Amino acid sequence: MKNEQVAGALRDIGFLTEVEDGPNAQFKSRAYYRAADAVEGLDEDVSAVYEKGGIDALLEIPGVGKAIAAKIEEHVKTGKIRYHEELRAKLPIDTAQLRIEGIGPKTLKAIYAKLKVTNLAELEAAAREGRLKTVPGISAKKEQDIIKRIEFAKKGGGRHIIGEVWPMIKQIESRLKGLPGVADASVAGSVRRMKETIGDVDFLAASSDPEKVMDFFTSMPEVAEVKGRGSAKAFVRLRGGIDADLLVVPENSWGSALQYFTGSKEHGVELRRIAIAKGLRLNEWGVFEGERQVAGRTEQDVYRALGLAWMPPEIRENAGEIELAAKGALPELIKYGSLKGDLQVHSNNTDGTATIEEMALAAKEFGLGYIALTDHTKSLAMAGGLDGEELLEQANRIWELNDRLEGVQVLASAEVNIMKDGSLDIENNVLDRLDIVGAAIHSNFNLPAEEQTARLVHAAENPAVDIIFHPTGRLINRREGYPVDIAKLVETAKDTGTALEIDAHYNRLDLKDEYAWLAVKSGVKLVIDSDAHHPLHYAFLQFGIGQARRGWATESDVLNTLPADRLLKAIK
DNA sequence: GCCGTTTTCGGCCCGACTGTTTTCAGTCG
Repeated sequence: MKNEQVAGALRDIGFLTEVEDGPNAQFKSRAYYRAADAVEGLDEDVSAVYEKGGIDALLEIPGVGKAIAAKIEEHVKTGKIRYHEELRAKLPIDTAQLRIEGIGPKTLKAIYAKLKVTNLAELEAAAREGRLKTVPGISAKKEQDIIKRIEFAKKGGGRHIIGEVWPMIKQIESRLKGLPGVADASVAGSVRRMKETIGDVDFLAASSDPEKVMDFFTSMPEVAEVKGRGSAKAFVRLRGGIDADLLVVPENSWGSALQYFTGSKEHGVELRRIAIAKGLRLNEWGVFEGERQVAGRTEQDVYRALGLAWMPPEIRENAGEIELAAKGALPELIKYGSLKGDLQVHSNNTDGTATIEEMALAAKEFGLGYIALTDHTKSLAMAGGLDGEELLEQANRIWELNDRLEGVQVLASAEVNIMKDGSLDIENNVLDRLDIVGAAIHSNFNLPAEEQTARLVHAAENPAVDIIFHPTGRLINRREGYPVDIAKLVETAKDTGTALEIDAHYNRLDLKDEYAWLAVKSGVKLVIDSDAHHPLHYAFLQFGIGQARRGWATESDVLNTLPADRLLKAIK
């Protein structure tokens, strides 16, 4: 897809025009940012859009007018935009690298004008040598602050994986809820939207005594540093290096504040536009007609005042949800807790930590009616993978176990290895005797996309394979995942009736949200599995459901919302 | 630079917090 490159160039232009003089510079800049977002969010490749419909088709993209359409055309044809090059000649800074918190375009321009700083290394050197404070508007204190921020950014101050910070966040949330004088409290932001990674954590509380709540918040044991505090907001850095904000509002602003603090930014911007069109004003304190608050107590009230149905946080990305909410045509997303079984579970026969029976009983305890026992197969020697004979022996033991188990059933299954050529490391005559079969790639990650895709397609075409597990192989923040033409895989899954997995382990979340969306849109069935290697791992399922919701999946899109008997009929 | 339930011109999301050039610009979410 060329979309990311085009969007990147447009966003860079947005950044570089933000510092231009003239009364309209900021609006021009904003127009480029908007167009960049729109191009990035396209379902289709922007170059394909152009090839098919020319400039007119580009003009159909919201936020793209004549001038930007011409620049997109230029990028599609030549790979660059002259206007972009001109701006870069004037201010040749590495904008991607110099996105340091607290330093915006204006400051960067001033720094460049005085010190000719163009990248992060030069910025750090200038700060450490004390030259930065010679730039107008930068004090010695700010210079020290910038050094700290660069250090933070360098030691992976990036985004945190949701599952890793979840327990601490939920604990803080629950403490805030229980605080005397607090009517309600909630985590908001990207955590509430169930994004796979979290930049910072936003907490919200409703109270008539904000000072007391902020005192509590800033003195929690998890707080490493208090970064700021006003009359309604406090900013802290938690131990482990994650930033957290707290906003305290009165009860009659709870809904509007929750909406505002949940985001996404783009969703909020669109809502405020709608408010203006209706002669209203929307902010964190409520919906206002003149000075009069007309909504704000609940999120439902806020959306209703704008003529919209309430939207689940997971889909608040301004990606079409607002238009559907205006028509009352939102899909009913799959609910948390609606899974009846888990189709990827490991035992200590390979790399799990508990017996099959222990995993089954833990599943029952968790509220599941069945699990598929999917131990690894022989070519994954590292995990002590099973061969065909061992798999069948295990299957027999599972079926015997089922006679003793009450209220939970174990399906004999396997996580079969997909070999380099797309074949499997277990014969079909063995796999055909199992209840259900998942297949996955665990080797040869660096094949070219075409070969990798062909490999997955071949596996999906195998009649014995019911599910492709963790289809892209990524590990969030650690490994990209192998290159795969996901559209092609989705198409094959559709044609062959193969299900695609959302592996709910928070390190994987694979399929990720946008790929899940593509699968749902194409009518491909999903399954959501914990990939449990321990009885406590069933708790991961909520993160998988979160991704599925972000992909607009309904209950009928996800096979393991069915009871076992119906599931086994529904697979291929 | 974009765009139209007020509009083809004149608007463009909104408020909190920080630091400081002490009245507001810059930045953030």
